[in-house]
Amino acid sequence: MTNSEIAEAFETIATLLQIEGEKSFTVRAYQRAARTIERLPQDVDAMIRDGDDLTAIPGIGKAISAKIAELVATGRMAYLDRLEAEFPEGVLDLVRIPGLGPKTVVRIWKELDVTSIEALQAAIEDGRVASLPRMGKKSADNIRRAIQFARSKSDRLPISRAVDIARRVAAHLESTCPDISSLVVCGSLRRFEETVGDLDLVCVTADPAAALDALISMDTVTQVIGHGDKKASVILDSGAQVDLRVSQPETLGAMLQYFTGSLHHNVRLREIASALGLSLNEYGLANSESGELETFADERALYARLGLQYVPPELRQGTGEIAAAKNGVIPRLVQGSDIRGDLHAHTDWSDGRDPMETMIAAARERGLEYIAITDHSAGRGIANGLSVERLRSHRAALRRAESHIGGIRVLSGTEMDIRADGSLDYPDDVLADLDWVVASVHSAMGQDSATMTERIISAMNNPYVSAIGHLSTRLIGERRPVDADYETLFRAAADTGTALEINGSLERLDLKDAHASRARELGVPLVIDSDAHTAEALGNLDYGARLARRGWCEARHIVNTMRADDFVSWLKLDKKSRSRALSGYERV
DNA sequence: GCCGTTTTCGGCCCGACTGTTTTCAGTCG
Repeated sequence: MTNSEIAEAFETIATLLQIEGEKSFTVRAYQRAARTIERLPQDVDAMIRDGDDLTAIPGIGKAISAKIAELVATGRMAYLDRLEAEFPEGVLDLVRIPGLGPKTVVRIWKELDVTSIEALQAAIEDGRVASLPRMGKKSADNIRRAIQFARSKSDRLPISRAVDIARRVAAHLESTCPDISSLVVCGSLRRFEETVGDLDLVCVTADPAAALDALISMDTVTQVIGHGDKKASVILDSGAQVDLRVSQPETLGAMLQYFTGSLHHNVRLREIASALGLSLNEYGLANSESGELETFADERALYARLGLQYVPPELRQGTGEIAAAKNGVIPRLVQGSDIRGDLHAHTDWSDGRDPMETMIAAARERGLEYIAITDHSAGRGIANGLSVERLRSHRAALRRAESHIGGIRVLSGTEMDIRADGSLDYPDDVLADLDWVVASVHSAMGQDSATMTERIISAMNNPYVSAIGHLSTRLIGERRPVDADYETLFRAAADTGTALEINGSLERLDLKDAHASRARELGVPLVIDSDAHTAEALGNLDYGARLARRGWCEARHIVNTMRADDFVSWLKLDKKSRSRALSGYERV
């Protein structure tokens, strides 16, 4: 049983308890547990088999731990079965309609006998919904629209699309409203979540009405959900919801904190505030007795006032970062500017757009000290992969380009297929001549877990394979990760000294955050790569760094924060000793 | 249901906006 399936069971419990009118704290406890399990790097299933104590996980106590054990052992959970039996099938669908909460669902169920979306639509059309007390025509219309929207809308936005949309909206607001002095994208995008529910923007402006008007009058707006003095919410033709909140300069710090979240992070923070006799809201800290407000123009000052170390947005996941901040043990996380070399980039020799000279020059312009050009191997026929002969010419061309361009070290590399049977696309004697070998899975992604795990480990066992590229091969929102025993893969990577890539392409972000974190714990050498197919995409290194930050990675965990000389000398080590040698180099 | 450098019991975050109301309940984030 997967973590997602277990998480879904608890999410369902939380929803049903909400409809039942259970205390909000109980509901939240189940929601929190669901979220925690969903994001756990290890399989709960396996942890139980290993006899691990699940109550050691924050947010999981005796009751929920026992329910997980029952679910994993029997495939069922008596509590959930009993709960589901109390409600007609279909109410779960109703409560998922935005704007329709548990209270309203219970009313339309009990008073109108509506227990499905179809019945709800009928009740809206014949006016029964509008005739309920405290409901009216507008409420009914809103529900009708929400149903239509829920049908047309795919789930959350993949981060690649969210980044693009946020950039457009920000550009529109800033060009339309000269009074905007600062505009920050907050919410899950600022935390760098891999998918984004909606876009939360905060701006400082002398003319709030103009900023909010600018948002709702964008030509891509299809619906205005809300429009007040302080905030506005719209839905764009892309299906994305955008919320804009205006702030005064002196409250910006509290606003940014508030709208960056996550929910659980903010709840924990307010608890800490309340223990200090303070009440935290988006304007600042209010004295609980006098009501006097203390404002913060700067986020860091707010955390400091609460006795906490600053928590970088990427860590605000409600998974232990507050305890770390309290103890002052949040490390200096890696950042994009720490990366001194890119170890995965393509040129027009295979499926890249730009010539190698362009890529190398662009890397130098970005301040990189070294770059490995890793065009595809022959197995990627579709990507114009290099035969052994072309690879030889490729190497020679790289040498020429390196000396011609100057100021940057160029490593001759490859991104080589790991074939379905675990064999590699180039023979060892060819690989031995290369500086850097990335091995990746590009085919037969549907293999079962045992086959895939063995396949990747056999690549790691090759002494010339420097790194595994985009380990899971997922494409966010498009392609599922391959089935594999990731824990075993991480241990094998550490044992063999094979680096694992954090691929910074927004479509991939692979390793994902929890995997980066676990690999780091196990001492796996990690590299952050752009996987650039164009010169601009070298900027993916910054995205890779932000993903690594979500996994609590510091510069010392990332191989390509080494200086060029150090990196080359590390590469000369016997592969098996590379993991241990990681800490012996200066960084940053 | 979870949790404890205030607690093993008694807490557990707070405000904007909407719609239907003349003072507020429901939903959302």
